[in-house]
Amino acid sequence: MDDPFEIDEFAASPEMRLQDAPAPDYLANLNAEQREAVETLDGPLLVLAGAGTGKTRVLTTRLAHLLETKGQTERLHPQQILAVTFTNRAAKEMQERVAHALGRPVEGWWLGTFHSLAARLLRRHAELVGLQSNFTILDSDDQVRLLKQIMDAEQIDQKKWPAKQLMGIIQRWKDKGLSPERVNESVEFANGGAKYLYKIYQERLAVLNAADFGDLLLHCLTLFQKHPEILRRYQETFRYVLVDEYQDTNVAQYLWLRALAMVHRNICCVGDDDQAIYSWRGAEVGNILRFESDFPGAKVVRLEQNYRSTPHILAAASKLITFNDGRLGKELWTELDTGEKVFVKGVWDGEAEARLVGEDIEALQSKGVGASHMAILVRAGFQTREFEERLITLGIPYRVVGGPRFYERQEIRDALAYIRMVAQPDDSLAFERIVNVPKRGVGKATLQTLHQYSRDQAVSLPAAALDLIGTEELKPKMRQAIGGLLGDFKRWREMLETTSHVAVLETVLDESGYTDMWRTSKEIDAPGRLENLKELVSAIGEFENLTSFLEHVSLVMENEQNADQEKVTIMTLHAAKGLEFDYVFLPGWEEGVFPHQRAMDESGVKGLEEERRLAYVGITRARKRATVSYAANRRIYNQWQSALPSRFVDELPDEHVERISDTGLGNHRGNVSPGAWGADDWMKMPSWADNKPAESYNPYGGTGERRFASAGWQDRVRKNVIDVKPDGETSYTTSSKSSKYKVGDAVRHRKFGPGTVKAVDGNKLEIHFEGVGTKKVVDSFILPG
DNA sequence: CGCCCTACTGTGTGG
DNA sequence: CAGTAGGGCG
Repeated sequence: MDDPFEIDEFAASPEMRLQDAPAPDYLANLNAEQREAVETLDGPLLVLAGAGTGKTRVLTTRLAHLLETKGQTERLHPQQILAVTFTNRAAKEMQERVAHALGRPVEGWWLGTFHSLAARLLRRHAELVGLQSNFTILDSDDQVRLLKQIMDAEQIDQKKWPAKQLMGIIQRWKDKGLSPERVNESVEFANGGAKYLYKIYQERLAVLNAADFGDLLLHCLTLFQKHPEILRRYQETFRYVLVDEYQDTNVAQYLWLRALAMVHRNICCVGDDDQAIYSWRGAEVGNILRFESDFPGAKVVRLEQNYRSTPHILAAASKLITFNDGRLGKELWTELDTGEKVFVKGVWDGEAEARLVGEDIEALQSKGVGASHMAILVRAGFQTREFEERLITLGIPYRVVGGPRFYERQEIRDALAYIRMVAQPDDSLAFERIVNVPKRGVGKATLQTLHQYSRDQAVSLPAAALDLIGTEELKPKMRQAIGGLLGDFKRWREMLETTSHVAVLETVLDESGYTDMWRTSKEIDAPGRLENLKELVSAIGEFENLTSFLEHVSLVMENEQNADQEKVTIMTLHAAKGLEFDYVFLPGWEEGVFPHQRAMDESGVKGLEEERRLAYVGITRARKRATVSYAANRRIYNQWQSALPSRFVDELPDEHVERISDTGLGNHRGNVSPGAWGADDWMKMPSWADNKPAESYNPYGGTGERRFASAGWQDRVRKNVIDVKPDGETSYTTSSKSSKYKVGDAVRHRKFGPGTVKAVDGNKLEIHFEGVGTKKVVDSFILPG
């Protein structure tokens, strides 16, 4: 493999110029020193900014200036920059803006989300943490399915302890940078069950050559810890580190960043403590508060001039957020004209609310406002439905961000499972998904036998299948069906060596009978599914290899609808972070919904304050008008429930708000359902207060020399994911245990009864059973006589 | 083994 | 009201 640290001789084009520096007025209220710091400072820099003050523009400005100034004077190469954003969309936007500012495209730098950057890094060194470079990245569905299988085997009652919820606990441990061993050391409370499952789960992932989202960072941390020389080289490589939305980094991300930034210490973080809305997935506002002690001598720049919202909107949001304690505190100001007050509207029920929003949108459209300038921001995903229905009725085009995705459709997931099996032979979850699709007569009983063997031998499901088809544990029909399928996969893998992956995918879908399955299907949407499959085939062509395509799907892929069309955006408040719209609708401001009951049940005042920050984020998305609304009645599970207006409604200052109520109702206390989770001790989340993995983990070393070899990096940066090595012979991770039985031993089999061992071949035995005859069976299904 | 019918449960935010 | 897990039957 090529040396990942190699960087080509840098050839800067002398005519490179900042064409149109991104919005310089975003830095206008800084003094010359601060401004210079933002643009070119060497050394730690923290930009504290409020909502709508142009945080991200600042990062973009800095990037553009670094590339131009340092690029020429100090031969700073794009590949020596690590820039972390919160979403892939933000990364894309930054890429485009910098390209625009410099008047040329910039490529090769490490720009993306934590997950995508960590995955890129990890692929290069996967062997060192017990994975192969073509490891699968599991989505949350697969994570839960895997845990369910483990719990089935361990005979844990999943009614009492749902796998989904346990998965949440494990993920939060990962967010805190805690591997199974570290959980054992540092989590003191009685949660032995979850700890035990975490350990088994992690062992199983290694067998399957798979990583979940949390692993991408966690394995990096392990790598840095065990291989300081590798960490050192990355520390030397990354001369500048830039981080957006720093208030929402979790412990694992913090450790990752700190480790990488520690040599050059040119780390620039941008954040706003009032917009910390991800503590539920392990984010620590403490990271931003600790910045100055982590990086002594750090320069701090404050941005307080708001360039986005009208004074009324800004004042309403600012007042609301003052109800939180323990803020860093800031005074936002604006030079914009007064504008409209924030509207607060009370309505009778959810339907009336949707109607109201629909009418407002129509009124705006008739005044010539484009639909793309309007957004409906909801607290929870399911709330989008009533608005979608209303907008469909009115014929208003809309798009739901984070809604059902192309890659979540059944036919696409099936096809992806086939690709996964080709790319990574040990992918048990993919194997399980497609082993009987189209129907091959493989049912529960067969699958159970495979599962048992794969657990006992600690091999993947397909490897187990490969072993068992050589024995008589399975019925002849099954042996043929599964054997045929495994043979097909072997052939398809070999085909990759000589054929393009696009052609291979087409072959796979054809020869497996998958396309035929839909072609002959009588379902109404079968033709549409075939269309989708065609789309998938064309999408894969844009990627270097199967692994990079699969990584793109699991980490980057967004629903790319024709963005050029004018559409109203519907999305959750969380997804709206960092965005802005002229007109923003904020429905569902009712106690129990927003603030959400469970946030308060689980985290008390802290939970409430996070909900309030979410409300703050919501209001400050608006440039020209924010419309808050609440309904007095709502139908939940076909049951009518009445609700009180959110306390946040009361906390908005009268002088900046125009209150309109349809009904004057909504003041009788409703029985807002609390949603009873986790009363059981076993399930309780640990208290993290005393748990400080950050302090005890010290992954960074000293400084070192810089050394850069020269080679064609341009070719390499695009394919940062390693090619799949099609290798039918050695591709399965198999266990080569030998049997504890020897010829002549008296043994017993579940199905065949008592018998005598006649021959031994590894863990495969030939046994003569009385009245049954001689059978080939596997060691692990045999009991001593 | 696979299909169909019934009973139950769910919906908090994301990569 | 959905969607699905699990049981029973062909």
